[in-house]
Amino acid sequence: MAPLRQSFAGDAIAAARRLLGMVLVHGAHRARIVETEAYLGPHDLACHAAKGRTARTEVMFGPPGHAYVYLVYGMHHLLNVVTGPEGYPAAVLIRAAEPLTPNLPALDGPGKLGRALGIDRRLNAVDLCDPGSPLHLEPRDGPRPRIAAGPRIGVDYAGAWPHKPYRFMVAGSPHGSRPRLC
DNA sequence: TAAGTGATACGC
DNA sequence: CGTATCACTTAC
Repeated sequence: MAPLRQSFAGDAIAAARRLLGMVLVHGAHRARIVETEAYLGPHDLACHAAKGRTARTEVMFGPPGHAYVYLVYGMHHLLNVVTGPEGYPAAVLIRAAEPLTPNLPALDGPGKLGRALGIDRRLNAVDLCDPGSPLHLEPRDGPRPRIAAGPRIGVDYAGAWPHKPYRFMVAGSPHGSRPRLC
């Protein structure tokens, strides 16, 4: 398996950490990922896959390294990277990124990132490991960033799960999302 | 602190 | 069918 896809073939926590520092490319837009959240699988009550295999969650059951894009609150498109072995539904939410191209506003929240980069559900299921995809990832070029962890955001409905430290950030980055709980 | 927005999942 | 809920953001 190609090295980039291999980064996502393990569990969502490992993938969430490896995604930090990678560059997200959509057309002319480029942004460096600085904050991610892991959604571990069917047993994770905060993970959409806990609801079972549905039309929406179908892509999470597919191969790793593909996009899972969905609409929340009727207006925000959120981008996730499918992780885990094929058939095991898990994903990593991209929460914030550092703008690398001119004319990009702050990408300090998953909804703002989706809107600024022009991401919507038409990109659901695209292969993020294929440089030919309109939306794809580039491997991290620099050194491995120092990583900070904290609780996930916006999933208080999921019992004890929200308190687990499955949210990962590039330590000290000024480009993270607003609820800065660390 | 609350509204906005529409897909989704689930109950009937 | 109806309707409750939502991995968020922005304006009061």
